[in-house]
Amino acid sequence: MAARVGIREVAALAQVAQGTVSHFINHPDKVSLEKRERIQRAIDELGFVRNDAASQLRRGSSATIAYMAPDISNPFFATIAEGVEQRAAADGLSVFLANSNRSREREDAYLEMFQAHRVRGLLVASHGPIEDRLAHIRRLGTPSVLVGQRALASEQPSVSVDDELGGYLAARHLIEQSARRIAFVGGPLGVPQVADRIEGASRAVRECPDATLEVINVGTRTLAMGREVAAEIAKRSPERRPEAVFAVNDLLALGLMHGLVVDNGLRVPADILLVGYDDIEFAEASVIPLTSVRAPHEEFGVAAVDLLQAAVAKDAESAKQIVFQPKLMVRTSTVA
Amino acid sequence: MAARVGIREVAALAQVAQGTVSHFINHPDKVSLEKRERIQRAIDELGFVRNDAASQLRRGSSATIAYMAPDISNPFFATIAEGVEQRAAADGLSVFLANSNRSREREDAYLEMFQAHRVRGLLVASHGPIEDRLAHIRRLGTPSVLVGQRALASEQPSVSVDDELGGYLAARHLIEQSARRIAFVGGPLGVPQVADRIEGASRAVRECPDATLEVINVGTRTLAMGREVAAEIAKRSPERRPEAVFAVNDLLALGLMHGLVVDNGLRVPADILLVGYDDIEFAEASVIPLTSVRAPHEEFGVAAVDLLQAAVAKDAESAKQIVFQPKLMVRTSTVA
DNA sequence: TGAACAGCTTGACACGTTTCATTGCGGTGG
DNA sequence: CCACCGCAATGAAACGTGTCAAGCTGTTCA
Repeated sequence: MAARVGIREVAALAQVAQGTVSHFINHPDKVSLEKRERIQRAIDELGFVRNDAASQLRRGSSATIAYMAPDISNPFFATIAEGVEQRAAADGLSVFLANSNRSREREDAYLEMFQAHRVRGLLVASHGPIEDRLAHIRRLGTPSVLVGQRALASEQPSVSVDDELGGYLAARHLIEQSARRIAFVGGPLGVPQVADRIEGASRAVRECPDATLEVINVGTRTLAMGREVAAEIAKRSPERRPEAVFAVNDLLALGLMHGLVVDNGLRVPADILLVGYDDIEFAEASVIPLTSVRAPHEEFGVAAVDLLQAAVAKDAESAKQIVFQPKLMVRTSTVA
Repeated sequence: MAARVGIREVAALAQVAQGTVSHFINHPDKVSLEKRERIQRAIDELGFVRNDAASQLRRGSSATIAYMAPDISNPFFATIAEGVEQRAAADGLSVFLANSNRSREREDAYLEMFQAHRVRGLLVASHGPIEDRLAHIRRLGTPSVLVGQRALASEQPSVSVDDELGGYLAARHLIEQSARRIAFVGGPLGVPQVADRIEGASRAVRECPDATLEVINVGTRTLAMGREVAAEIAKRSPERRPEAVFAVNDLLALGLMHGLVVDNGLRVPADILLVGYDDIEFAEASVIPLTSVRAPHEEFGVAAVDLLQAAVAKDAESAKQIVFQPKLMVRTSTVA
């Protein structure tokens, strides 16, 4: 309401210099008790709230970092966001959360905006290649941590999971459960995470002479898409139908499960084994608990923030790439 | 990297006045083609990114709104966030997403921060009473829209669902399915949304003389809590066990389902009927599809942004309170 | 031919804060 | 009694941009 109230209005009302008010806000211990009280009273009375823009302009940097995810409604990314936020809060940082909605355009817009905001640094989860853009931004002065895929450039910090190993574990497990016709559902193949998981699954399949891996390429990785693919699979004759399905993430896997069991009357795991990836909370909570490759989401966020802090501090010195080891959580969906 | 580059460095390199560069950025049509090219080249060469702080300081307001949710990893809020973001993007606004993690402390910190940022307005989803704080902030010049609960004050815009009706629909449906001992699982009772749903359920129960409503009060509304409550319910002797459970949200409901069916070998709906609330995507996608009270999440975000825009424009004139009508989505979990 | 005019361009100032050199003041030690 | 010191407080400069009144150039109209 009322004409915008700034530090000088407060100073006038409290009968002190504006410099003193600024001190009160930023270094309260440097101000005498008497003036502290006067200033506090003036602030309350005027409803003063410091103008971040001016503050930031003057001091040159902001106590904010950004976390951009491709799809915040995927619990996998939401969980990471929570970890990021908690760690950042502990370090006195605020988090600018952004949802690129898998759109490259939106990604670019947000990246631009974060730079303009002069954030301390960026945490970026993305499908698709983004490293060169991050490199460019880093050269301009904003460090970043790539989340979810391992950086190729050694100067680029990243936090990721060994997706090749994850794919291997999943496929080997299916083979051990005596599945031979295995299908991988996921895509697009250009996404590094997807390619790595297929790579790992292929390795497991190669180890078993009579096992085969069919790749069913899909554009999106959602519940709805899982149902679609399930319908297609269910239509096949039993001998052409895969004995086991490895989905590139849990959303797809849960969609597949629903499609197979509810829409098409097949049984999991009796008719088809099913493995997911990410181990989101809903995987375990499913009525048919879903076997899934677990990445430690919670630690992801923490590690990413720490890495970013290091990058900010050491100024592009030893950029580290943390690679977590995935773990297979075996549950009902693959235990016949 | 390099010394921070501002509008004047660009101007120097392009051999124009800084005012012209500013024009180029904000009103490109006012600048001659020749200089436009020179300036663009200089910007590219220097890697100039405009300083948002300075810009915002000068123009006085920012093209940013904020959306704060209590729990971003609940798909209900994540979906709303997506709607908000898309609508905001269409209006040329950026969204500051924040996750208060159900902590009042964090809520306050974020609200303070948003004010300091001079955001256009706030979209606030919260459990617990927050209206007086919003009123205070509104008086200081930042409008807001309450999301998910209906505002009491007529000056406070809000977007919500008729929770009393939702509760009524859920309970009446259970009664129609010939359940008599009904349990409501949710809490805390101080949360308006929770209280309203109980209120509605009570009304339905009162309409049927031999129906009873037991309230099982829980502090959190998560999958894990649902499993806990399920264990407790399963332990009871069959005649003391509720015939139907109405959970205050889908997370709880899905946790209950898992707990009852997987952990304790009961059957849904054969042994116990189960209704949830919010109709998140996972409700329908469950292997036993969950009956749920549907609130139109997608429209929520859109409506909230529109309302906020109106509040910004008309300056506290006719604040509207939109109340959506809930719809019961009947699925397997209540059809014996 | 001169004046009015339109379209670009210019440079200075203002935005609200932080910072820094400086001043004022009371106390302490020589 | 003087010199010195530390602590508070002060006021002005600076951060990088947007805006605005004024200047400049070339064009149109009377």
